[in-house]
Amino acid sequence: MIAEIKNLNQHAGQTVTVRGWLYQKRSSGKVRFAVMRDGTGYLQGVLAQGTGSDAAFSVFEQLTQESSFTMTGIVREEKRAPGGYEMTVTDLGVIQIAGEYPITPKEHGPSFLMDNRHLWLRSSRQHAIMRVRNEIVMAIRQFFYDRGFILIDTPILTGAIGETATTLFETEYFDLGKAYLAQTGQLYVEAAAMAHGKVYCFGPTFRAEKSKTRKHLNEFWMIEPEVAFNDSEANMQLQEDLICYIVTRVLERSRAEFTVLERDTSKLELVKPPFPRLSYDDAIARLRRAGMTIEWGNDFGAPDEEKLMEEYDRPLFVFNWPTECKAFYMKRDPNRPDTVLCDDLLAPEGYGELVGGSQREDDLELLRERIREHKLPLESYEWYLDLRRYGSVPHAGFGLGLERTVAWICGLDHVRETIPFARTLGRLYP
RNA sequence: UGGGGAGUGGCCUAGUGGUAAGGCAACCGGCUGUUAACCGGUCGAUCGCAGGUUCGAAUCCUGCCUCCCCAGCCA
Repeated sequence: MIAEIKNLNQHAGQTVTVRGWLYQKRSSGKVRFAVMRDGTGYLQGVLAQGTGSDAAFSVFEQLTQESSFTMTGIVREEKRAPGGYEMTVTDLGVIQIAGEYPITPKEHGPSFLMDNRHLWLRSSRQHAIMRVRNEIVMAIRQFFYDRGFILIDTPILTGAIGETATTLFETEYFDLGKAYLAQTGQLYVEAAAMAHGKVYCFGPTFRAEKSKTRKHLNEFWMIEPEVAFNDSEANMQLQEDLICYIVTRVLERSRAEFTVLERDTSKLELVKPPFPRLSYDDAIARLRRAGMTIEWGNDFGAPDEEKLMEEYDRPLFVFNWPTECKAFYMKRDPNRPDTVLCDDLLAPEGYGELVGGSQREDDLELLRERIREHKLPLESYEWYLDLRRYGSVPHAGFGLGLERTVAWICGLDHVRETIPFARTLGRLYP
């Protein structure tokens, strides 16, 4: 019978076959140990004189690190084994003998590991990160599904649209001139919200910025909900609910991975509602009192962000930012026209901005004015303006960066490990 | 793009003017309970590239390349 390692507790005392890759082998005189990984777990097979066939001994000698093989034997409970079970091996079968494997159990530098990313994914730590990422993605989809949101897939190839024109990847699009890889699905999801009420998109986004920091990728995945009739207040509530749902769910389901990652989960246990909220005005006052030199009207620098978060052990909302440093589609606060109804959600432990959200400008004339102020081509936005011509309603939404969320939850020091194949400045391989 | 740091066998590190050292991996041998096993042995480097200083350069100087960290941009 074929079995997966994670299910071996159901096969104690039985003879089964597992299939996988050689993680490590050792021998002590006549007793041989082969540790297999099959993607679901690790299993040590014990090969001893009298229990294993001669053929099995000969296969054992051939096996190299990461060789693929099958292992047949009796599953045995074993207190000394990390997974609680061990196998008394009767037979081994070669699938392929691996050449000398570049990644050894010792330390390696980041560029070597990224060059070997296709193999690095097999390492226990990377394996754990991808499992947490999967769990986070599933939590997000479940959260929105349960709340009646409709998934809307927005285009990746777009015309001249988005926030600014300088950060887009370009390509030729038949006879229609330039196309750009989407840096957000937001404008499209606004259209869909007028059809379905509550929608979200979840896809890759592309930014051609030459940023080289632990928080930036040139290709990353973003979750962008958009809700008709929501104001900025309801928008923040939705963000808080989503983050709490994700954290609760990974704490329930990713314990084993957090152990591998040595993540201090007590930090995550603190992530409970309500999240603290600070207006931009108050945040500036607080930063200046703390000795920072920031002026009203400026965006926060990384040091400002860190300073501000020193006092918080859970995510912090900073809301209602100056109009001048935010995007054209954000709605102005009627009581404070120099600010817009928006928020940034900052993660604790120095992970920076997880979410950027806002209530959208729903007035046709004001929106048109702002497009002009930002020197954007009006004709490209006609369809977007139509949303304000035909039954415009207040609405709000936000963008959650998946990789930053994974980095924070896993406690990683760089987002490049949160995505299977990171696209960063100077990295297109593998 | 700016500031800082680093390039030494397949990998990780030591060596800062006198002719390259250790660990891991690989290979050979030993051990009937190993688990980053251990013990003995073997293999393997024109020290990022190009020039210069010097009797002599991995080491000092100049230029270039690459990578890492920090900043800006943002999610």
